[in-house]
Amino acid sequence: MEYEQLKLNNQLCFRLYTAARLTVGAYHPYLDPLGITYPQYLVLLVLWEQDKQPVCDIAKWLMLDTNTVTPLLQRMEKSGLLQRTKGKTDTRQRIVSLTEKGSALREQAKHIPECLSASKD
Amino acid sequence: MEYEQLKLNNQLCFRLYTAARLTVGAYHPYLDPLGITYPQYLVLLVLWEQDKQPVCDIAKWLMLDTNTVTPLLQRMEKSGLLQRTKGKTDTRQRIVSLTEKGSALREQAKHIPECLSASKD
DNA sequence: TATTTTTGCATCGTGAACGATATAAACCAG
DNA sequence: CTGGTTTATATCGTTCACGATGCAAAAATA
Repeated sequence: MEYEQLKLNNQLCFRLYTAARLTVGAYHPYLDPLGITYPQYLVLLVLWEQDKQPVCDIAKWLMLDTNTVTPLLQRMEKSGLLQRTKGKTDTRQRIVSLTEKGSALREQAKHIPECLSASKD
Repeated sequence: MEYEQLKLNNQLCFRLYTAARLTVGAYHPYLDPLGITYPQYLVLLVLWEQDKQPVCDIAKWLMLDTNTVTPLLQRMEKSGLLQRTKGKTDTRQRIVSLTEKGSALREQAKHIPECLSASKD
């Protein structure tokens, strides 16, 4: 009884942590064919809504730090989804813009949300 | 309107993913002094409830696979929190048991849940 | 203008997650 | 008992998440 609050399933955080992992996992069947990971999908969501943003803005949307986002963008650049160009007004910034390939994925991704909300079990 | 469902904040999964990250992050001030990470804390929760379990049982509790749990346990063994001994009835199994150090942490961790539920902002 | 501070991005190291694969022990069907 | 299958664990490679640190450009302040 003294340690009741230390039981695993009494912990909201564990449930949250597990739910998030499993939910992200549920995207796999839809993201694998597109050749992207879930965090990469999130970056695309941001850029599809508004293209040509500096790294810090993308990080703000995703609530991540640049030390997570920078390597993520580098991998996406390597796989041809986006480009990172030096900012003109502020040369410290790197402006991230979608390539043709990155833009085109939007059409294929369009139905993913409803697929997931429809998936039972 | 056509792509409304692709907006970041319309996506439950993103909110879940972010909430989980931030919530895990909220444990840092309490786990850092104990020298453990959040997943390691989860392993301890399991072992504090029931000591001496095979790897697969711990994995089941945490809803993780052994390829995640094994390295986690190896790191915890290296830092002296637990031991992994060969199973006697089934020699494939590795029975995980707490060390003195691992058991002792329970007392220090006892107040973490209420600390977190009390933390504002 | 010169100096300090802040900001934007990058790099490094560590610890997770997880798919794929490997290996040995246990189990099971013939 | 034998051969095929399942089970328990481990290893490897890749991608994240994130603390710490570095650096150069911009902004603020003296």
